[in-house]
Amino acid sequence: MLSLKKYLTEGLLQFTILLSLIGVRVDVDTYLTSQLPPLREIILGPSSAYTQTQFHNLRNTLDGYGIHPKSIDLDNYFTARRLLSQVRALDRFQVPTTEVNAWLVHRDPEGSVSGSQPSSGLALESSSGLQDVTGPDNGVRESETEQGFSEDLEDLGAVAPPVSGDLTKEDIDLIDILWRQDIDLGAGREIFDYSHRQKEQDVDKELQDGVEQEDTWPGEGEEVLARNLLVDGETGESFPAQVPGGENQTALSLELCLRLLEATCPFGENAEFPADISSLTEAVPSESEPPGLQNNLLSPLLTGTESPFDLEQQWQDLMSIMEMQAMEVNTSTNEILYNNPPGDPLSTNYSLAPNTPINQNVSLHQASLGGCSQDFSLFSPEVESLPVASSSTLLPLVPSNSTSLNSTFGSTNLSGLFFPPQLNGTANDTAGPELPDPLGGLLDEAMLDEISLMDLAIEEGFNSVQASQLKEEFDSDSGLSLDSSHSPSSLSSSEGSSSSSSSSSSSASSSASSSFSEEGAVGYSSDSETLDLEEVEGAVGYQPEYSKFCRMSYQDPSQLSCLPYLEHVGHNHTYNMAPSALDSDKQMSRDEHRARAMKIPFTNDKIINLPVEEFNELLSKYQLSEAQLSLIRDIRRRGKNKMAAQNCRKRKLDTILNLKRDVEDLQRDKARLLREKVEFLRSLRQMKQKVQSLYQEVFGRLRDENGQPYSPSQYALQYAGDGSVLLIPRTLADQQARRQERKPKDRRK
DNA sequence: GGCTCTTGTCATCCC
DNA sequence: TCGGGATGACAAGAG
Repeated sequence: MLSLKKYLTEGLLQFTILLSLIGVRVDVDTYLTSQLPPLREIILGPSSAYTQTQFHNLRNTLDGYGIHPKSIDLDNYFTARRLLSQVRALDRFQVPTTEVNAWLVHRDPEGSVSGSQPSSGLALESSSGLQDVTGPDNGVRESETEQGFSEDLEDLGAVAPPVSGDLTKEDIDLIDILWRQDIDLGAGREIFDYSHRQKEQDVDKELQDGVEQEDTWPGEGEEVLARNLLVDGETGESFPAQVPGGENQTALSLELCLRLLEATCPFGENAEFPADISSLTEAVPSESEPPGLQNNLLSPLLTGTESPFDLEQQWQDLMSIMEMQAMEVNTSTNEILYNNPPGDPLSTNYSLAPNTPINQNVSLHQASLGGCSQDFSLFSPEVESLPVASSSTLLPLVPSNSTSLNSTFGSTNLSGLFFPPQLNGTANDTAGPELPDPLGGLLDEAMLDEISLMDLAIEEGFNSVQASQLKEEFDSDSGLSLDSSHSPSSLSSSEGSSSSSSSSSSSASSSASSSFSEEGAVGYSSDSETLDLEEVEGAVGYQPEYSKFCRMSYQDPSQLSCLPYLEHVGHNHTYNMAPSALDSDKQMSRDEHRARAMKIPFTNDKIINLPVEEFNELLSKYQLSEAQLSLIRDIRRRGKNKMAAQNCRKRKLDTILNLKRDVEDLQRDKARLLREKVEFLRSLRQMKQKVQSLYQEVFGRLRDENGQPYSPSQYALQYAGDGSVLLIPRTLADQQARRQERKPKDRRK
């Protein structure tokens, strides 16, 4: 098996060399996506997949690559790596991951470079590793034994568990081959050799030792090796660049290709070598180049393949959300106002280049350039969990209504991040000086007007919340300052009676009141059952307890006679007397006492409520003295005046409530009109912007007979009534403009 | 005892 | 002119 693979490897190696020489790209990683882990992972060997995932350190472990090919948790690892790549995409521009890559794999043939730790799990101390790579004098220390190395691993918690016994023989063979190849490149077997390696690999190890003596670079000092670490941009593997002579460089490239082909058995027809790999030979720096430069050269190979796309994808998601919400006008105005060529949407909208329109906003500039670790991280969680979280988070940025614009945009810089200055209402009004306005003072009036409206709205306390509260209060009829529930009449009844009270009460001799007067009550209104009850109460002066009972049981004045005590009251015509206290003179009114004292032969109820004709007829039936007649007339007058006073008070109460309701209605109308005005002003401003941009575009395209553009100071475009546009001298345009201004003034006069 | 609210009453106006 | 409704003002009672 080993010999077969070796044979295939050599053949494939030669074939790969030929392909690379003729410039054919061989993207070996594409063949590994479905079944095998990425090539880098295969080559890099064991990783933190065996260990507890430490995402804060995965950043330093070759983009998270480095999982052992025999990891039984590859799915989890890939998931974690995908999420990690999304997170890392947020600050991709600041993290030179290739430095870490160079530090992880390479190892001195004698294993003397302690920093060159074999697994990605060793990158847990990557912070120092980063410095070691860039610093030529660092990272080299006394060699350690494997035992000590393993102890370090254990201390770091990054030691992979013993290789489980469920590994197949093919897996082991593959790993051994890879080990050998790493040894060929200068990475000793001890890089991957955990003390728990299976015993059955001892033979292979001996073989490998033999190869190691032949193929490893001669030890020329750890320092030199450290200076010449070269990172494979595709695999992330590092290997010494210090190869004497160009032949060694070629050999180095061949070794790399060998490892690539080892993992790339299926060779496609359209296979092509990645440019970064094929150019590795050229990318091998000379000894005079500092290591940092190497990293700079190679880092784009790693960062440019995946993470920028991810970041662009994040921006696409963000912008798509914004477009769905409110950005229809945004795109047009962006292109017009900033003369942005309609090109690649990525470069137009999502790029972080400072010249793009979105970066003309100060907030975005700060977020994208000045503070990847600060401002940008503010919404990184949203980006990570797109699109749901981002949409929910960004929703407040959308002006749901005009009143919320001010607070929303004024409180966060994110508004400036996603809204162009033209639409970013108040926030950009205050941030004007930093951004030159291409339209000049075109919108000053509208903007000032809007600001004044906003201030007015704030001063008068109109906002959506208050309006809704007012609406709730009004709709529920519970927002009355007066406790109508304790009033003898409910609000509804009082409202309903407000219009009819005058007619009913004014026509005291009407049929309604007269018919009911027989029962001893004259109503404030006869068309409401509650008021009917009220009439009874008012007429007979019931006590509150009695009124409550009547309110529950009594619904029709005609039923009053059905109640024995009410019947008694009706016939008794007592005034302000409760049925339960009929025996007591304490509950009788003064007029009742007077009537009794004067021996009036009929009840006060009849005295009060009988129509004047019947009342006169009644009086004529009895021979009454002048004192009695005077008392009867006073009782009738006071009784009627009493009910009139009650009606009057009810009407007064109704009037107050109606006025209160009217005020609320007017306040709502005013708030609504205010919002509409703000909307109209915003629409007008956008229209002006469009017109202005079109004007400039048309004017800028005009050329005179000499092909020269017209001077804006000398010429102007005039819109004719028929829709045509004329080029006229500026002086003439100014004159016409003045005439237009005079016309409204004359009309006002 | 003072305050508030309710209710009754008076005076007045008006229809 | 009278009856009666409307209403402001006042007073008494209750809480």
